[in-house]
Amino acid sequence: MPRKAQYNLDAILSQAIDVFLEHGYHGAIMDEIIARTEFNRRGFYLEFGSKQTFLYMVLEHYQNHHLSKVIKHLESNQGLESINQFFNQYVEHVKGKGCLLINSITELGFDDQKVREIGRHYLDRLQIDFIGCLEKAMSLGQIHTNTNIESTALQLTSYVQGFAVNAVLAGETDELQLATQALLGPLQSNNH
Amino acid sequence: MPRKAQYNLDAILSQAIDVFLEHGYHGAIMDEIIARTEFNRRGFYLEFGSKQTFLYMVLEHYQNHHLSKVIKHLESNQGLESINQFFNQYVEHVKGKGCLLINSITELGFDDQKVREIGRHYLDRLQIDFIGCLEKAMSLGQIHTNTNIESTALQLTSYVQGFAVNAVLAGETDELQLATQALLGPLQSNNH
DNA sequence: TTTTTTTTAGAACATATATTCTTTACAGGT
DNA sequence: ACCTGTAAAGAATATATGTTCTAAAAAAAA
Repeated sequence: MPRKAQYNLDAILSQAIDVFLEHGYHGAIMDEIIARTEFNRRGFYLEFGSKQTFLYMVLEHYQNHHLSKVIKHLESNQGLESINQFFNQYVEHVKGKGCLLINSITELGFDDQKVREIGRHYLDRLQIDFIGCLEKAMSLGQIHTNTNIESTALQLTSYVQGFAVNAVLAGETDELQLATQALLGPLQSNNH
Repeated sequence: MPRKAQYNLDAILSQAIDVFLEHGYHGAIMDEIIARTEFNRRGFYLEFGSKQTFLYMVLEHYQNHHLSKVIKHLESNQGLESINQFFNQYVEHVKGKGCLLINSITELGFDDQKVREIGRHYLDRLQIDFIGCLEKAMSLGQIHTNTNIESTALQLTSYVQGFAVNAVLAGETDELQLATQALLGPLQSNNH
């Protein structure tokens, strides 16, 4: 009977994330992808067909296994506390690396419709999750009743992207952590 | 006497911006850069030496001749009105294209120190200009005296990056314009 | 007009890179 | 222990791409 594949698909997809984060899509060459994943060329093309479809799989995996862990805070629906936890973990997640989704949007969004779709979906999800948290926060009296929830959610979504870009530049995490507090502090109703 | 060069350097740098915006740095191939600029290969390498140093020149040009026109609103120091004008023009500037600086940071920031420097410089400038506007706005009584200027400037800087990313995805400009109003409205003191 | 010098246009080159192919090694059933 | 079929490693291939080179054209001065 045939030998069984030794590689673990999830592990490979996770390893590839770092390669794409470091060099971008076009900058990440197959030689490095192969070398830094527990993979071999033949298996790669049997499994994925091309570098492009591989990227799509990596992006899906990135959302489902990495970003989800961070976003789940927003979906636990504990109001303002959830938002705080999300940002703390997000800063940790992107520090020194950035966000693969944001990077893919800015590098490939113009040419690659699929990347555009994935990106739109991700930003929509963020926006909706923030709205959920803010509604909960309002019902808990954590934020002013006259807060415009939709536009606040939009602000928060923008922060997330701002962090993703800044994280590439800022080696230090402190700066981003301070920024988080500066951004979220004013939301709380006792600050008004 | 020798013939004079026919190409206009500024025009070429401006034309190249679009190519890099559409395909990113590695995705923009020399053939297209040559074809879409009033240029020829020999002149290109005589003038710039390499694609990489060409990018640096394009980034400088992008800042000095394109972004500056938008940022100058912030440097005219009219308080809140300047911020409004800036965002309106910025949205117009990035719509459907994104921002070359942000794109370069996310694609090349990890590998290219010079791009990192240029990016940091740009974000610092934004932050400082916002602080200037906010201080003026406070002295004019346009915003609450207990507004934390530094953290508000940080928020605005984040918005800018959020817009740059969104602009790649959003074909419509309306969405971004509405977002601007949603973001800036709450700043005004009469909304508190 | 002729000469001179440089630009243009694009062919040529060398390297890089995605993809395919070949060979060797190995797991598992008989 | 011996096949057998698949995986692993990496050589080979074809194409893409950044850079250089060549020959023709064109502008300016004599």
